[in-house]
Amino acid sequence: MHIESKFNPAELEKKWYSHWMDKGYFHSEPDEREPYTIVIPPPNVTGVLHMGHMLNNTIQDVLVRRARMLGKNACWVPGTDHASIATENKVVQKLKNEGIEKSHITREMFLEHAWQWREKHGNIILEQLKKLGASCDWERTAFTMDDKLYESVIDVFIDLYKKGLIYRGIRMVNWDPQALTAVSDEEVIYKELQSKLYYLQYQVEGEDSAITIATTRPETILGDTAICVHPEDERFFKFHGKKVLVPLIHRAIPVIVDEYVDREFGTGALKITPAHDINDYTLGLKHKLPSIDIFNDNGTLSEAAELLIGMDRFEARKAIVPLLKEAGSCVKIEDYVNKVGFSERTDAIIEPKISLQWFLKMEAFAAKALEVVENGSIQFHPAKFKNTYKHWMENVKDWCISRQLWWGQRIPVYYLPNQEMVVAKNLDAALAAAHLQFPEAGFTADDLRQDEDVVDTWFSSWLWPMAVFDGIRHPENPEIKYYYPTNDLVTAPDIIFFWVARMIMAGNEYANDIPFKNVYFTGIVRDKVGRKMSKTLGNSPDPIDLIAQYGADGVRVGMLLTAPAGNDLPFDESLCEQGRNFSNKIWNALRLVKGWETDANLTQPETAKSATEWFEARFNEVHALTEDYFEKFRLSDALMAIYKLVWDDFCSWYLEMIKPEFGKPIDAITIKKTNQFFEELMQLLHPFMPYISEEIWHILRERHSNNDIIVSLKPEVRSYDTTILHQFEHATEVINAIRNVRAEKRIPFRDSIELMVKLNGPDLHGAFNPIIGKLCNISHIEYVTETVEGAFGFVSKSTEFFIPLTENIDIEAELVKLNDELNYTQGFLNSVMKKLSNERFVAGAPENVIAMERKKQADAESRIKVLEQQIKGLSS
RNA sequence: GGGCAUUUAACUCAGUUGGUUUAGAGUGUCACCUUGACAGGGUGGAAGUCACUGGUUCGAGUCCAGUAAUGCCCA
Repeated sequence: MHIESKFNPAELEKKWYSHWMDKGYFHSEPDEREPYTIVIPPPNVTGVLHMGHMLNNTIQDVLVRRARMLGKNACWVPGTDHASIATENKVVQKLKNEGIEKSHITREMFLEHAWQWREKHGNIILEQLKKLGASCDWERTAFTMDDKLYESVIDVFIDLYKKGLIYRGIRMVNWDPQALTAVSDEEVIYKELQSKLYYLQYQVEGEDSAITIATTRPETILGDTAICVHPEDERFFKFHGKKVLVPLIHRAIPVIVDEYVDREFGTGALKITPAHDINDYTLGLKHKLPSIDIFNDNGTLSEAAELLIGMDRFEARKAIVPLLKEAGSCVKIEDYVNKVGFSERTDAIIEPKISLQWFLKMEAFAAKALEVVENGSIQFHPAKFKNTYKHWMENVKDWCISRQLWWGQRIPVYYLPNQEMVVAKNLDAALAAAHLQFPEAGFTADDLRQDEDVVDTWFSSWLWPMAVFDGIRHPENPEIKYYYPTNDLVTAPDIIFFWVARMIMAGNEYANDIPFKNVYFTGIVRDKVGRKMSKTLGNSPDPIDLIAQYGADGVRVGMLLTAPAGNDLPFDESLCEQGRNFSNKIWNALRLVKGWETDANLTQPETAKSATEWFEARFNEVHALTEDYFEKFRLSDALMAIYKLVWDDFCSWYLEMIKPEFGKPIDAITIKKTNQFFEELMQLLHPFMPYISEEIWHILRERHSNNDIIVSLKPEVRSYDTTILHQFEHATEVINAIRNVRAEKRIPFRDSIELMVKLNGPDLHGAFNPIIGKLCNISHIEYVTETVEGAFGFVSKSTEFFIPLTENIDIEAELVKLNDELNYTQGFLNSVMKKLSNERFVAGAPENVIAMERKKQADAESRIKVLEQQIKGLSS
C-alpha cells in the first residue's frame, strides 16, 4: 500500500464525517445503557463560528466521544437560540435596506421576515460545527422558537404567574433607546468616557443666594425634583428646609438631606432626578419625591421636559449649555472621566428609565440554586467559580423578563377594557378566563388586547436542558426521564449568571432536580496582545480557514493543548501548527509500521521482546494517568500525556527498539503486538483527534462493517509491571550518556563501539543491555571488575561505564566533567545531611521521609566514591 | 470604592492534604545531525532568587500575614 509522506486531512475529514453520519453513530435513542448527555450552549442564530465556539465545542466533542467509547449511550443535543434583540436588529436593518420601516408593517409581517431571515442564516453555525467534527445528534437539533420550546416557555410563564412569582412593576430599567427595549443589568457594559462635569447654580426661592451642584448630564436638570446634601455638611446647614429653583424652568424643588451624598464629590450638593438615575430613583422612593420622565422612548426629550422638546438627548446636552450660561447658571465646566453604560447588543448608551415591566422574583429560586452548588451536587470546574456564583446568588435582584420586541415568545397576558388582566395560553383561553372572572361584563375577543412584549431570550434558554427533551410539557415522557439530568455542561464563565444559574433554578422548579452534574468553564480566547477575540476587532482568525490549513484534528489539538479549564487562552496559530505536526508524526509512524514485511518464520529478537514488555507497561501507566485527568476534567493534561506517549514513548523509543535492519522483515509476534499498541493508542487519541485515528484504525487492519473506532470500546485500564519501567528508566540514562559521548567525540552512529561496565552495586539496567546495544550500535557489552585505562567513561548511578577508543583522551576535559558532577553530588549530599543531622528533623519527620533521606544519602555517597576514584585514576 | 482570582524558564502552563534527588512539561531558542517513517524530523544543551517582605515549621513553590502588579466580577 502506498501512503503519502505528508498527512493530508481534508479528504479524510469529509469521508469519515459522512460515514459516521450514514451509520447514524451520532444519533441516540433511550435504551438500557447508561446515558451520557450534553446539551450545547445554543449559539446565537445571528452568529458565525468564532474561536470561542471552537474551543467550547471541541471540549464537548471530546467528552461525548469518550463517553461513547466507554459504552455509554451518548447524546449531544445541538441547537441555536433566537437571540431576540440581536436578531430583531438584523431584521430591522435588513428591512431598512429594502426601504421598509418596522413601524410601517404589522407584527405578523415582521415575524414572517424574521423567520425567513432565520431560515437563511440560522444554521450557518451548526454547519460549521460539522467541519470541526462535532458528533452532535443532528436529528435532535433544536431552536428556542420551535413549537415545543415556545409552548414550554409560555406554560412556564403562566405557571410562575399563577404561583405569584411573576409580577408587573414600575421599575428603573436599563433602556436601550436604539433597540427600544429594556435590557437586563447583565447586558449593560460599562465603559470609561471622557466627559465634562458641569457646575450649575440653583437660586434659593425668595432669597439672593444659590446652591451649586455638579453634574455630567446638564440636560437632566429638567427632570430634577430635589437637591440633596449631607446632613452633617456645615456648608449647607442654612439651606435645610428651603426650596430652590431649577434653572431655566424655575420649578421649585426642596433641599433634602441624606447620608448617601458624598461630601467630597463636586460641590457636595447633589441634584436628584428620580426618573433618570438609578441612585436618584432609590433616593426618590425614600424621600417620596415625584419623578418627572423627560425622555421619550427613542431618547428624545418629551413634553415633560418643558424645553428642547423633541431634541435627541445628546443634542439637548449641547443645546442647554449656552442657555444655562446665558442665564448665569453655569459656573464652570471641567473635564471628567466617568463610566457610562452601553447596550451589549446595540452599543447605544443606556438610558435609565422608569417603565412598566414584567419581573420574576428571584429570592426563593436563588436559595435553592445556591444550595445544590454549595453541597456539591453540581461541581464547577475549576471550583473557583463557586465564589463568584455564591456572591451573585446572595445578592440577587429580581429578573426583568420583558423585552419591548416582537421576535420572541409573546407574553401571554391579555388586558381587558376594565383595566384588569388575564394570563392564558391563547386568546380563546384568555376569553374563557375573562368570562369566568367577570361573567357580567360580556367581553368578546375584540375586547382583549395581548401584551405587546416578548420575554427575554434567557427566559427560554433557562429551560433548554429540559425543553429539548420536551420535559416541560410532558415531565413524565421517556426521553426526559432517560436523558435528564444531563451530565456535563461546557460554557464560558461570562454567562454563569445569565444562563448557568438560571438553568439550575429552572431545574429545581420544574424537574425537582439539577440540570447537570458538572459545569466546565472554558477560558476566553484572546489574541496575542490579550484582547478578547471578536468580530468587531477583526482579531479572530476564521476557524474554517484554520481547519483548511491545519486540519480539524490539528486545530482541535491546538486549541486544547494550552486550554486548562477556566484559564484564558492566548491563541496563537503556532498551536495549530503543533497539532498539525503531531498528525504528521503519527502518520509517518504508520508509514513505517506498514512498510515492514512480515516473516512468519522469524523468531522474535530479544530486543523486541523487552521492548513490547516495556511498552505494554508504559502504555498502561499513562493510560491510568489520563483516566485520572479525565476524572478531574483536566483535558489538556490528558491530551499532553497521550501526545508524549505517542511521540516520545511509541515513536522515539519503542519503534526504534523494534525496527528491523533496513530492508529486513519483522517477526510475526512483534508486528502483531505493535499493531495492537497502535490501535489502542488511536483509541486513546480518538476523542481529541477523531479523523486521523479513524483513518489509521482502518489502515491497520481490515475491519468488518460497523467496526469503526468511534463506536469501539476503549481498552480497560490494566495493571502493569513497575519494575520494568524502572529498569527502562535506568537504561535510557545509559543510552543518553552514550549518545552524549558519541556526540562529543564526533563518533558517527555507523561506527560501532564497545562498552565495558563496572558494577559497584546492583545491575539496574542489565535487562535492557541488548536494547542499549542496538540503540547505541555497540558491538559487545562486557562486565569488568577493574577500571579500564585509556577509555572514555561516565558514571550512571554508581555504575561505571567505559568506551575504549583509539583516539587520545583529553584528560583535562574529562576531569572538568567529573569534577562538575562531583560538586553537584556533594552539594546535594550536603543538603541531605543538613536534614539528617538536625535532631528535630529526625525526631519530628515521619519514618518514610527519613528512610528516603537515608537512601538519598547512601546513593550520593556511593556515587561520590566512584567519581573520586575516577578522578584519582585520571590524575595519576 | 467592594469582592474574587492570579503572579513558577523567553511564551503558555503543571506542581495533589507541606517532605520522592538543590522545581517539571510543551513551545520557542542554541549547537550538532540529512539517501531508508517523519526537516512538519533526530540528538544534545542553555535557560527559574517559584512577584516582594515577614511569619509558622525539623522542613515552605506549597500554609499564614502584609506589600506590589495584573485580570475578572459588582457598584
